[in-house]
Amino acid sequence: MRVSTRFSDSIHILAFIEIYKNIRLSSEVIASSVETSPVVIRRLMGVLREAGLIATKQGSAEPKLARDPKDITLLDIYFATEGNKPLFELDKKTNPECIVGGNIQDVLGDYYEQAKVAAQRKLNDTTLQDLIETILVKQKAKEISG
Amino acid sequence: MRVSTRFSDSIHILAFIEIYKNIRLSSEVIASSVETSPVVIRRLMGVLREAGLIATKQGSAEPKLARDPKDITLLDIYFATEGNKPLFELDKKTNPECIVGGNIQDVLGDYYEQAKVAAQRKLNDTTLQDLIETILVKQKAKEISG
DNA sequence: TTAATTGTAATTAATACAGTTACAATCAAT
DNA sequence: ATTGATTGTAACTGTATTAATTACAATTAA
Repeated sequence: MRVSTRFSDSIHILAFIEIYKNIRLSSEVIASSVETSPVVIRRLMGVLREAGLIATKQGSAEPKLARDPKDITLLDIYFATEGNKPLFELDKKTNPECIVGGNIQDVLGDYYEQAKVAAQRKLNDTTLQDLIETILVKQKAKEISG
Repeated sequence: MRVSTRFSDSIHILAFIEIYKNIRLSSEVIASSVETSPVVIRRLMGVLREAGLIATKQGSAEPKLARDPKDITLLDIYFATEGNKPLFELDKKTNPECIVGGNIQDVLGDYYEQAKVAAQRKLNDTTLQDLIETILVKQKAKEISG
């Protein structure tokens, strides 16, 4: 299928809301930075609101972060948008009568879980604040060299 | 889309070939353990052959591991079947005129890479031999309790 | 020589996703 | 209070990825 950019786009939205907190933040404005449609932005923001990451008000273009950016990690955003789904897919339909088919799902599931948690720990190491500061540094670097 | 089970099925195939190396290993037999069609098995085996993990001979139902199972890790199989693709997808189309849109791809790409490598290191910790031995232990445990 | 098998291409059906359209509910400014 | 802008949400569409299927030439082994 088409690959999901929900996670990346949601991070984008949250960083945008924080960096541009002093201007008017309609879904239209945010959409122009993400380069998608305002409906897609509103849909993602609904998910972020349900996850307790932002606060919005219907009819008013004033979304706000619901928590300090130091207290939001990339893992929080990942769970909000993708849930705790497997990172590597098991084949759930294998022959239970066979030694391999009857045991591989349990065994592989354990290994996959360990790899998933390792990745999630890394995501949990980075806060929205870290990301924003890094973006601002990269921008300054661009401005002096360009 | 439908989720890919190539990685899991390929691991299954390799474990099956090793455990049942003394019987006739047609794609039909392997398919009955994976519960899929022989064509799917042959297609996956073609990929594993190209990656240097198995040796096959056209017309002959005798696939063999090309390396010692101690020298094949889950990561080797992952790279063979999925390649070194991103584990988390960037949105590659963001507004370069915006501070966020113009920098987030680079910054997020770095964080994603770190998380991906963390997961890959875990996959690289497990060999096909480990997997096979764990499957055989689980099977024995089943047999004594059932 | 022949039956079985591999290797591979082409096609199909299912599924997940962003994007789009449409519109009711709500807000903010007057 | 009225009005124009905005959010929230549902329904639908187009696209891309995948396993499964069909078909068949090439190869093997008895």
